[in-house]
Amino acid sequence: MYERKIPLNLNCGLDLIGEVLYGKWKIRLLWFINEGHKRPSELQRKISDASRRVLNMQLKELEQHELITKVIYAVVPPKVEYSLTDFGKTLIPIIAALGQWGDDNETRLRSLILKENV
Amino acid sequence: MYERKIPLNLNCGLDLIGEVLYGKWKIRLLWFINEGHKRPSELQRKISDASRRVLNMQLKELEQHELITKVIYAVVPPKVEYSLTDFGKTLIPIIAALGQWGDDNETRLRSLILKENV
DNA sequence: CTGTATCCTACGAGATACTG
DNA sequence: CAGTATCTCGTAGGATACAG
Repeated sequence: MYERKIPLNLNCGLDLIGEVLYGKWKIRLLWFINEGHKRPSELQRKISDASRRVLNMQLKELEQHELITKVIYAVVPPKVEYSLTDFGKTLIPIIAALGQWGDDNETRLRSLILKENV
Repeated sequence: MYERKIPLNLNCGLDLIGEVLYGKWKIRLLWFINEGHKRPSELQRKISDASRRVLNMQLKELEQHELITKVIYAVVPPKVEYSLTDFGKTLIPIIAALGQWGDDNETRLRSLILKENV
């Protein structure tokens, strides 16, 4: 993907998961795929701030990390679908917990974050 | 902190928590502080790859987000201690889950990650 | 509907050196 | 021991345009 010039150190589980989830949209991609939005165009619509290029890049990384699989249908027009692997599914509860925490503290977080961006 | 030129959008809980945890060392900082390593020099030793400057920046953000508090003791030599707020403590179970997942899949992750950095 | 190639910029983060 | 200032750079990710 990229040639790292900064060495990566993988001491603990936190480092490892950090490596796999690193990327602005990865968590959301996993989440939406889990919800059943499997096609690139759907994902793009859901995450409209990201460009197709970046989405594809991060999807490819998720694939390499064996969290999702990609199926290409030989039809016209082209059709592609992503799915979570069993391995990827084990991440869903954790992502759910993250989202839950954010939802639970929405008001507080919103004001804290906005306060800092004056 | 910085003047954002890229707009931030906070649609869901996932966005919100992402904003708060964004920063290369934040999760680890929270983790180590929770473990009882409260002083800057200790944290620096634990996270020896990060420079003091970056550590301080991220600690300050965590403070602004009310996840930690900072106590400065008026002694010589200077002494500073960070602690989790009650709010910050609510994140610990989630961070623990993240680390656990990483530990559980250590071998697999390690090979996946290394494979990609050839 | 897909994907990739090119170009470009914001910004997170490192290094160093200095003050209290 | 603690903190901040300055300078610098790598790179993730945005924009656009084209190709299967």
